[in-house]
Amino acid sequence: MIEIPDAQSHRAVADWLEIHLSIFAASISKAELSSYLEGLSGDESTEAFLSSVWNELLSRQSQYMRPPFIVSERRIIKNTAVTYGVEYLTCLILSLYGVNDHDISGRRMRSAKLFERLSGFALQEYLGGRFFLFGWPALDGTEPAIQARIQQVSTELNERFVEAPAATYKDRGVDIIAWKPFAEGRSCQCVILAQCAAGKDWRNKTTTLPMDAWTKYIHWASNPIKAFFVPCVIPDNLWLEASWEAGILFDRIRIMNLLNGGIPDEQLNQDLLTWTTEQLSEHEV
DNA sequence: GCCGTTTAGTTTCCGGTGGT
DNA sequence: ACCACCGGAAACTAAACGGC
Repeated sequence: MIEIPDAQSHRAVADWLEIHLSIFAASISKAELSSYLEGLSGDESTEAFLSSVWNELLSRQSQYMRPPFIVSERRIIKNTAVTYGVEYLTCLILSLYGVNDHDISGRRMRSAKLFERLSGFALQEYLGGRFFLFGWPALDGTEPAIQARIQQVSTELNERFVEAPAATYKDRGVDIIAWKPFAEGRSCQCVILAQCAAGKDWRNKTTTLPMDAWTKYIHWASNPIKAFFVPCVIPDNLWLEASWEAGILFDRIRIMNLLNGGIPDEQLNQDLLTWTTEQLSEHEV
């Protein structure tokens, strides 16, 4: 069993059920959920609340290309025909508990950085192109200075570097730069500047990518478009406004639908496995 | 009054900066 | 060359605000 941080929120309970079914149980009934929630809060949960949880999961089931669970009238059942990789659990834990960094065997595991790395592969899958992890702190083996990184990107993309922001800037809101190159390698191509928000405050970050500034650093032959990655499922009532602010949205539904075949990076899979194991033991009750 | 959104304040991390 | 300090970035929290 794993703890529920916010038993009043139907989305949090829906996230919890996704984790519960992917690790701890083959199925759970509405009555079992109800008595478990009652044990936490003392109050009996209303039928209205339980059915809002059910509706949320029904909606998610219809949007996952390969739904990891099946919702019926009184019971939710794990879909044993579907096994997702560790990236699924990573998104769920980030969505439910937020970001929580700590050291694992002497190595700092940054949750936001792990999410950024897995988002890179989802974006690559979407675009059918390549990606560059631009976010701060720079990956090991990457130049930390922002000017060097921007120059590196413009060289790889064959776009024209003009000037860099002041050296105090870290990533100017951009965590991933993805592009779809042409075979002959000239400039003028589809480029996406993406931002990742792994934490619960993602709503505050949809407007923080200064696209105008980015068109001054690099004179793109064709201007880039924006994208935004979150580990949660973005609710319908926020979808359009968030899109208008942040560009193409990638929430857990889309990330999982894109990473159908898993992540083609052994080191990242290993890091995610280490991180999720640690997180689960921390939240187990 | 309740609920969700917005804003400001705080914490932590980690390079760059500039003084010794 | 070293080191204290500065400031961007990510995240969380609490307080303020406004609609139902």
